[in-house]
Amino acid sequence: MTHPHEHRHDVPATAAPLLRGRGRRVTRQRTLIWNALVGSGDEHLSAADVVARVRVDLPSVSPSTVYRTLDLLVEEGLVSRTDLGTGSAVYEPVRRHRHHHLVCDRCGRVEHVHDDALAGLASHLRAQSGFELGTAELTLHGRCVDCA
Amino acid sequence: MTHPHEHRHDVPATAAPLLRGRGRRVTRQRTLIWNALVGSGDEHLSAADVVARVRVDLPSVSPSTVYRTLDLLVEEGLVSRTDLGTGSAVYEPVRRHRHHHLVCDRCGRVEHVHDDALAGLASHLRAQSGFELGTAELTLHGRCVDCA
DNA sequence: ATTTATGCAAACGTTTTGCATGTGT
DNA sequence: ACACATGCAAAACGTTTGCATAAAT
Repeated sequence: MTHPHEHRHDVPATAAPLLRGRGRRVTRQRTLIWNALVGSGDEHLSAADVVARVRVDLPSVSPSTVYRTLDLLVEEGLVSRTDLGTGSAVYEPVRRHRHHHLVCDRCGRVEHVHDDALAGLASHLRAQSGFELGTAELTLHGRCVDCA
Repeated sequence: MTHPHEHRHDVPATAAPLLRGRGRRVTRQRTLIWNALVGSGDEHLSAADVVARVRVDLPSVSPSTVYRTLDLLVEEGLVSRTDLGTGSAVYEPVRRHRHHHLVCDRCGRVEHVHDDALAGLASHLRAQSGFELGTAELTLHGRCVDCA
């Protein structure tokens, strides 16, 4: 599923324009945190991962800054926070194409699946109980091809 | 969805026979913890909730005992642990009919949906990427009828 | 008698917070 | 200059663990 050569045209190039002009300030920390997320390819970074990556360029960065910035980016809709059941939340830049996560409970591999896969389920729920499935990313557990 | 008068025939009456005979011991604590879960109707109890309920009868019970017992019951397949995104895991006795959770992000209401609702999704995933959807309970976020 | 379970207290990992200082605008 | 962001340290949170004691088999 992961294809390192593909263009990341799916992701905003920079968060600056989106942060600026809402009373938000563009700091070195925030830029580095955003870059860490965007530069992660398809990996899912925990807050600790982000701290580690940012510290390469800015060793003094504090975890609380990272947590606060991640919260901020999530609130602004630029980043998604997902609980993959690993004990710590993981973050990734929001993509144009909404997707969900398939976690292999045996090897830990995480695949993406397009949101369209849920269309049937969503209408089933709507029809059955009136429940309107939200936009939050889903985590589905099971076995990947290799482990099944 | 919740119907207080319905028989809870869906749930094992007692855990004792299932625990005994595996080197497991039936203690007052374990019985009370099991009763708390079964007596909760359709509510989802956190570990702290269970502690509170057990303490009515046995004030000296310790959280670690509750955590250990819940782990045990989960391992034995008698109880399910679910992360509803509330910060703490919730537990409920395993029912004959597997189900999943619909969490309303506005009012917090939790509905159940039968596992059959996922059949379509499961085969879609199997066909598309070979991913075999597991048996773990799912948590779907969205809006309930009243809040949609 | 033996082995497992309990309670307590302390430790854990992740995340949040208060507050004085620093920095973008 | 001002408001907002940062770093630090401490605390909060749910959960787990070590160990001596207690209880079930």
